[in-house]
Amino acid sequence: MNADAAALKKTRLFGGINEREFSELLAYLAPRCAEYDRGEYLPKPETTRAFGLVLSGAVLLLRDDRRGDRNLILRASAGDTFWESQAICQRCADLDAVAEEKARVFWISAEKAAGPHIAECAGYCRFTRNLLSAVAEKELVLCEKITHMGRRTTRQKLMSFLESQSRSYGSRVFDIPFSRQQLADYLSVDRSAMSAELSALARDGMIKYERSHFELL
Amino acid sequence: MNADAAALKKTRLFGGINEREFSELLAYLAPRCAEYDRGEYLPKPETTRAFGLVLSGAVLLLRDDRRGDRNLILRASAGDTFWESQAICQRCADLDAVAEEKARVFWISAEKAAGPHIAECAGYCRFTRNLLSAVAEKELVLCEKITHMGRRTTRQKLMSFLESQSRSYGSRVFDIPFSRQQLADYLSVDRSAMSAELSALARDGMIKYERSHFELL
DNA sequence: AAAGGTATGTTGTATTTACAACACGGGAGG
DNA sequence: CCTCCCGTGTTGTAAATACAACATACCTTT
Repeated sequence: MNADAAALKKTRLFGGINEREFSELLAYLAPRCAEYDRGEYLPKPETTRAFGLVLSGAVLLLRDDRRGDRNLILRASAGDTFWESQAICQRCADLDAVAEEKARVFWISAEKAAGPHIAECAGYCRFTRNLLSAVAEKELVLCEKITHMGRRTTRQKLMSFLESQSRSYGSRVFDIPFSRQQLADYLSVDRSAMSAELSALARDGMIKYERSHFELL
Repeated sequence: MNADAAALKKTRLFGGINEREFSELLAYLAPRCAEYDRGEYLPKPETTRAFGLVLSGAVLLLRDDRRGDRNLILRASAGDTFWESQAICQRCADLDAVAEEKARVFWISAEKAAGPHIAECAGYCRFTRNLLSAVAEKELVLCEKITHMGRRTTRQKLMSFLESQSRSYGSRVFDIPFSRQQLADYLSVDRSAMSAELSALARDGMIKYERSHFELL
């Protein structure tokens, strides 16, 4: 638990909170910890409205449809929360969470974290702001995905994504955090068609790439 | 201002807050009010990080690309907030806001609403939770849009949207809140192609519709 | 009632995509 | 070293879409 607590303290959710407040918050929230193997679907909290906080590893939020097409919504890496909006609104968004690699997850009750009684804890004020900031940040991430998905052609979707990556890295050379299949799922296009379009973009002198390493020309 | 205050009190953001707390909050937040005509683009707050709260009318959040294609993200109706995530994160999502009809908007400083000093107001605790809940709710709305957009064909996108509308109305008969062009922009497809697909759905006995009135068969 | 504007439906064609099947190469493990 | 597996690139074809142009219905205004 000591290693967990240390990891917990470094997350954005618990940022700017001192030792005493941290202990008090932790005692109140009493999160339970669980570990999941690569590829494992995380159990959806039924009765208790809980959200996840990734301590280590990574969790993919996605939605599979009946035909086998997968829509990759976002990746929650160490320090990120997930399922928090469903938990806070008590309304199901029906997103699946899958461990991308071996992942350690803290489950935090939304009733506690976003309920009125949290106010009885020291440091709750900063904690609540952190939570708000995390949810807001996630909304921006979703908006970005929507921007890419909203483009009409695969080429436009790819360029929108690549330019966005380039911007966030502050360089025209960068690595993307997705495999080809993941990127295709993220942009909601066919993988092989996307691969072909990547080739076409390189042939047209728009980009250079090898594996996950890209350069905008 | 009296009418505005009354409208303000009815919004979700100020729900569950009593008269005295309301006055104190309002005095602290000191929102400024503005009115916009149908079709008017709302000015983006540059220096002051502010978000909008719609008092009356409706505001469309969208993104136009160079080619003239419009991506309709969501509609903020009376009582809804918008641009709050950008304001909270102090990071621009570059979404445009357009008055769908004559709209009255309160501009609230995010530094005040989500900053530490809000804690000096009575009722801030409930207010903060309301704000958190509003942002979380919006994330779910975006997830829903992503679900529809993520489907591969126009037919699937339409059915995903219509089934979602049917669920939220609790009936297989319902009205949709979009014009054809708006719906096409929302689903990121071509309007005329979408119209054709609606006809095909009706021909195939999947749906009946007239104007905005739909029935799932 | 007439007229003009807007929203919606229709159709044909060029473009783009999905889909399927396969080729290729690198890495892991025996 | 060999083999298997997985990720990636390629290609051809059928299907779906965007696009443009036009037809029709509806609403508003005069």
